[in-house]
Amino acid sequence: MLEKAYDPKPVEEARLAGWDAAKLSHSEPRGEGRPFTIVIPPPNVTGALHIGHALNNTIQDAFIRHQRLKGVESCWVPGCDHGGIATQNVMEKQLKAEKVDRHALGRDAFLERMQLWTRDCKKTILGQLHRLGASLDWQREAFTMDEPRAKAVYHAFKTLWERGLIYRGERLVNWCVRCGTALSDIEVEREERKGALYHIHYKNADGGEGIVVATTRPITMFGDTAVAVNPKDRRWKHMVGKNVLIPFIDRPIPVIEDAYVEFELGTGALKVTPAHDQNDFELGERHKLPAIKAIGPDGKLTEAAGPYAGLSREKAQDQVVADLEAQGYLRKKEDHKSAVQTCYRCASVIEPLLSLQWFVKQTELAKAPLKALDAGEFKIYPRNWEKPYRDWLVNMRDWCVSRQIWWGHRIPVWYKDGEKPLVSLETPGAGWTQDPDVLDTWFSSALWPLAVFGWPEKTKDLAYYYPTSTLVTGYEILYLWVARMQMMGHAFMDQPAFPHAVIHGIVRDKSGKKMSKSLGNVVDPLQMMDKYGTDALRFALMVQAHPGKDIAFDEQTVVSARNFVNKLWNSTRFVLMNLPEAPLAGGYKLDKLSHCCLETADAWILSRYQHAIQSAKNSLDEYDPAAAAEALYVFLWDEFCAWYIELAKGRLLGIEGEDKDIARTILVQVLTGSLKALHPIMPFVTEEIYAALKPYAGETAEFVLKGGYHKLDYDWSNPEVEKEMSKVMGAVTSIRSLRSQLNVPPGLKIKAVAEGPFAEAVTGKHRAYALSLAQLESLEPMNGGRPAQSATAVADGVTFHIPLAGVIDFAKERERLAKDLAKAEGDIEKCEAKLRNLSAAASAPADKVAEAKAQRDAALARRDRLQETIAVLS
RNA sequence: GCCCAGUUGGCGCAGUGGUAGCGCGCUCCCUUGACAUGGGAGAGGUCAUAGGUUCAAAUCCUAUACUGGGCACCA
Repeated sequence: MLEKAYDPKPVEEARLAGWDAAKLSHSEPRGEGRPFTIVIPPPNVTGALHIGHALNNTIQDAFIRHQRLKGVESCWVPGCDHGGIATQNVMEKQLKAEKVDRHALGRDAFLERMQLWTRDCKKTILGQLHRLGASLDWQREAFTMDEPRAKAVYHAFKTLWERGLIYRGERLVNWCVRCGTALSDIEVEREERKGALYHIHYKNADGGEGIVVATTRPITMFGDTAVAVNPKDRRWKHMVGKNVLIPFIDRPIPVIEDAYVEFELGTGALKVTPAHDQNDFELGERHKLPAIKAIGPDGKLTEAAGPYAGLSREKAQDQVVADLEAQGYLRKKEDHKSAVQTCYRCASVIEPLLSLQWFVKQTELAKAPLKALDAGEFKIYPRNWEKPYRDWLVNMRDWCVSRQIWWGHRIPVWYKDGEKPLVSLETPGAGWTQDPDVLDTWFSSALWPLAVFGWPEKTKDLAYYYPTSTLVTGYEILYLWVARMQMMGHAFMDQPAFPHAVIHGIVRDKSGKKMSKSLGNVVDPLQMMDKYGTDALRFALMVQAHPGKDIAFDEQTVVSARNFVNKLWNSTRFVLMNLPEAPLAGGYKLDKLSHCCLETADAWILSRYQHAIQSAKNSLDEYDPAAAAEALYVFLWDEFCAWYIELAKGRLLGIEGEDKDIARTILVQVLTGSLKALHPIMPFVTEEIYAALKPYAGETAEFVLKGGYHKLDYDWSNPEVEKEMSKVMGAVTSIRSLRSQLNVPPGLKIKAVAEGPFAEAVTGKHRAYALSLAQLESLEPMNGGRPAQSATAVADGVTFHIPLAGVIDFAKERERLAKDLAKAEGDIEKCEAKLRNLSAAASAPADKVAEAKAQRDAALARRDRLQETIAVLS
C-alpha cells in the first residue's frame, strides 16, 4: 500500500537509478523514419544552474519524453559551453580573491586552472540536470572545447577562410576596457544615461572666429581629424576649407562638408573622430581622413591627448571640462541624455576602438537562412519572433570573432616575418607564432548541432540525427546563437540546423522583476526540488510556460503543484485500495467491457478522458506546455477525482460482480492513461504510480516510456452523455448549494422529491448519484403537491423540494430564491438578445439558433419554477 | 524614430466571434473510510480608452494611453 502522502525524495532517487541502469534515454541510429532530436543549449561552465535552466530543460525534456511516448526514436544531447569571457571573468574573480594576477600566473597555468574549474563545474551542472529528470543521452555528453568540438571549430574556420568569408582588418570594434577584449555588436547592451552636451569653441588656425562644435565626450577631441558641416548649411559655409585648432594641443584640422551632418543637432558642426565613433569612422573613410587614437585599449588617454595622456577616461573627462571652462573654450553646457553602450558580461562602458581583429562576413552567410525562413523551412514558435529574426539577418554587420582573452579556441592562424599569415590546424614548424587571440565563444556554439554528431567527419550519427528537430531556448539569444547556428548549418550542411525553434520567456520574480544576484531575488531550483519535489517544480514551471511568455515565479505555484502531485498519488491510493490483492489475470482492460454495460458516469469519464489526453498531446505537438499541463490538471482534479471517483464509490462499496469490475476497470485505465500523458511533465511520480498500477492495467512495460501512450482503440467521445452528465451535476450542485446556504448540517441526510422533465432520470437512472453526492436520505418523484415547509432547489430540467420543517429559515430561503430568480432573469435577457440578433441576421446559423433557444427555454423554466416557489412562500 | 508583445476579479495568468475562466488569496461550513498537500458552498471582473466592422466583439480592424521588449539614432 502506498503511503498517505507522496514523499518525493526516495522515489526520485530510486527512479533515476532505474532509468540510468536501463539506459532509457540512450539513442542509436536505427530504423526507418526520422528521429526526434534536440541539442541542449549548453549551459556555460560559470557555476550552478538557475531557475531559467530548470525551465529551459524541463520544456525540452517534456518534448523528448512526449516523442518517445509516441514511439519516435528520440535523442537529446547534453553538454556544456566553455563560456569564453563569462567563464574567464569567474576565474579572474577567484584569482583576485587570492590576490593573484592572471598575467603573473601566465597563460598555460591559467588555462590549467580553467580546465580544473571546468571539470568540477560540468559535474555540478550535469548532476543538476540529471536530478531534474532530464532524460538526456548521457553517453553523448559534449563540451564546446573538447577534442572533437575543437576539430570542428578549426575546420569551420579554415573552410570559411578558404571561401573568403573570414578576414583580418583594422576596424572600429566594441572594446570592453575591463575585460580587455573586443566584443561583437550583439554582445553590447545599451542603456540611457544622463550626461551633458558640451559646446566647444575651436579657434581658426589663421586667427578668425572659428567654429563651435557640440559633443558629449570632449576627451575624444584629441582624436579629431576634421570638423564636418552640412554642405547646405549657410551658417558655416564660410568656414569650409579652413583649418581650425583643437583646444590645448592646437593641432589643426580641416572643416569639411558632408551630407551626413544634420542642421538641428548640436551646433550643426560635427567633430569627426574616426578612431572612436562608428559614424565618424565611415565619414573618415569617405574623406580619406586619418584616424588618430585618443584612448588606448587600457582605457587611458594616449600621447595624442598631450597634457592629458595617461589619465583614465573618467578623470580626463572631468579635467578637460574644467580646463575648457577655465580657458573660455566652453561656450555652453546643456543637459543631455545619451545611450551608452555597456558590456553584456561586466556592464562596464564600452569604448569604440579602432583595432586589428578577425571578422566573419555575414551577408553571404545570411542568404540561405533568410531563404529558409521565407520558404517556411524554418519556423519560430511563437511566430512573432520571425520578423525580428529576419530583420537582424538582413541588417547585421560583419561579426568580430577575435577575443583578446585566454579562455577559448585559439585562432588557428600563424605568423612569420616576411610570410603571409597561415591558417593551419597544425603547428606549422619553426619560426611561426600563433595568433594570441581566441575565438568568440559563440563561434563554437554556432557549430553545436553539427559538432555534437561528429562533424566534419561524415559520421553515421550526423547522417541520422542532422538536421535536428527542435531547438528550445530563450529569446535573449535568438541572434547571438539561433541565427548563427542556422548560418553555419546552411554553410556546412546545406540544411538548416533545425526546422523549428521554440522560444520561451525568462523566469522573473513574483512581482515581475528580472532575477539578479544583486537584487537578491533569485530562486534556486534545487531548493525548490528539496522542498516540494522535482515533479512539483517541473509542473509549476510548465503550467506557466505559455509560448514565448515570461513567467512571474511565485513559490505558491510550486506549493499547489506539489498538492496536485499528492492528489494524483492519493487517487491512485484510493484505486488500489479498491482492487483485490491479486490482480485479475490480464488486468482490467477496457476492451473487455461491453459498451452497453457502462453507466452514464463511465461513458462520461471516458469521453472526457479521451478529450483531455488528446488535447494534452496536441498541445505538446504544438509546443505549448502550459496548455498540456492545464488540460491534464483540470481533467484529473476536477473531473476524475471530484466527480468520477465519488460516483464510483457506490459500486466499489457494493458486492463483487460485473458492476464493480467495470468501475475498477475504468478507474484503472483512465488513471493509467492519464498518468502516461502527464509523464512528460512529471516523470517521477507517474513512473512510481505506473509501477503500482500496471499489473492491474494488464501492462508489462518496464517503464512508462517503454510502453508508450495509451492506445485508444475505440472512440469514446460522447457529446450526448456529456450533456446528460452535466445535468446530473447541475442537479447535485443545486441541492448542495441549498444545503450550504440554508446551513443544513453537512452530516444531516435529507429527503427530497423531484419534479420536471429531468426528474424521472434523476430519481431513476441517476438516483444513486444524487443520493450519495447530495447526502440525501431519500429521493422520489413528486406525487401530488409540493411538501409543506420545504425549501426548493431549481436546476435545469429538475426542481427539488426538500422538507425542512424546523431547520429552515424562510427569510433566508426567500433571499436565496430571489437571487436565483435574478440570475435566471438575467440569463433570459441575454439569451433573448442573442436570439434577436440571430433572427435579424440574413443567414442565421440554424444550430446556433437552436442552441440559444434551448438555453432560453431552460432559463425560462427555471424562472417559472422559482416564481411559483416564491409565491408559495409569501 | 520604427517594430513586436502585453493591458481580463486583490495578485499571477488562460481564453482568436455567440450568456466571462483557472490558480493563489479571501468569506462561510465540514477532520463522512484516497487525500486538511483535502472536501462543499460563496463573494469578487461594464475584459485599458475611443471609434469602427458584424445580427453578435474580451476575441477582428483603426487610433490613443500605459507597461515590457527588440532594432536604429543620438553632435
